[in-house]
Amino acid sequence: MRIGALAAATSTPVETIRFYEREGLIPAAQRADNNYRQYTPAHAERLAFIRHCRNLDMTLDEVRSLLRFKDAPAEDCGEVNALLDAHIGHVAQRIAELRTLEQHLKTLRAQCRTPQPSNDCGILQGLDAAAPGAGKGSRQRHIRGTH
Amino acid sequence: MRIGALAAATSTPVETIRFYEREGLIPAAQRADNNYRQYTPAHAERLAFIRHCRNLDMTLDEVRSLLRFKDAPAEDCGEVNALLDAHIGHVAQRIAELRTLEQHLKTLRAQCRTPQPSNDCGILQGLDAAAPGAGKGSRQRHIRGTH
DNA sequence: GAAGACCCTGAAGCCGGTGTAGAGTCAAGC
DNA sequence: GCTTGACTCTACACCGGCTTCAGGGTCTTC
Repeated sequence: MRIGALAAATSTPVETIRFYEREGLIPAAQRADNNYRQYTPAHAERLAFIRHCRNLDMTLDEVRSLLRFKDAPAEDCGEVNALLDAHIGHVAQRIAELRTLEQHLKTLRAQCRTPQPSNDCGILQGLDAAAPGAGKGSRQRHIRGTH
Repeated sequence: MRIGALAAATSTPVETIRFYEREGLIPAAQRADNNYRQYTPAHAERLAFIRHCRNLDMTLDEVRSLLRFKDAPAEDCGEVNALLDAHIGHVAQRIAELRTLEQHLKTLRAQCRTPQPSNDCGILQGLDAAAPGAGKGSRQRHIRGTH
């Protein structure tokens, strides 16, 4: 199976497949005489696994860890459980942060009911003053994804 | 006031201030004889405004829009209200996505109660199969921040 | 044999910064 | 006057996780 077929089978852009190969997440495919990559069902399975992990918002490093356990079927999976617990924790924390953020935004929004000259806009004035309680959490970088 | 003092006054890394200047978010500072940037309280105010926006997880493009209204005090602020409403919508949507994600992760986590050989681990098996209902939403890119 | 779909490599671009290298400048202590 | 250390300058590479682009080669179909 060629790269386009694998892409269609796993709903993954072709470029992303090549990217995963470069990153070592999937083994380099064998090449046909014309230098086209040739994939097996094993590749499709592995790629599907990776995509499922990504759908669950895991980082590629987390995926790499899980793949190591898939590749060592005899090893104890305690670390897998721990990784998932940690990931669930990240997601929960991010939800909490976003809820706080939502509250701040709604408070700010209430400062301006109807359109008026910008100079008098309560929202712009509110942004001049410090946001109430914002930055309380010990985050160093700005909130982004779950990581 | 020099860049270090401005950085301390606004809890902003020095490199970030220079980055904002390159990006046109703050006007280029005047230079002293030694080529050091010289800032005024007006700069500090503007930078504080930007930082408050970033604390509320706005993109730099959103901040740029808001700054345009600050710079045109006579203009009607209706767009400011709309921008904030849209942003609140993004945040709410992201929260909803993350809650769904959290449920999927917890379901997956329940597949493996106690450590065992990886081969039998219900989590790794669950990741082989399609995640239940994941990818339902019409997101093209992977979930990241609120944008 | 020509058109269009597919494949290849390598490099740059996206966001919002962060970090580094290598150099200049300044204030304080000896 | 000289050294030390803190501060500043520019220009550039790097982060994740792709995405896009340029400039080709190959395959299938008419």
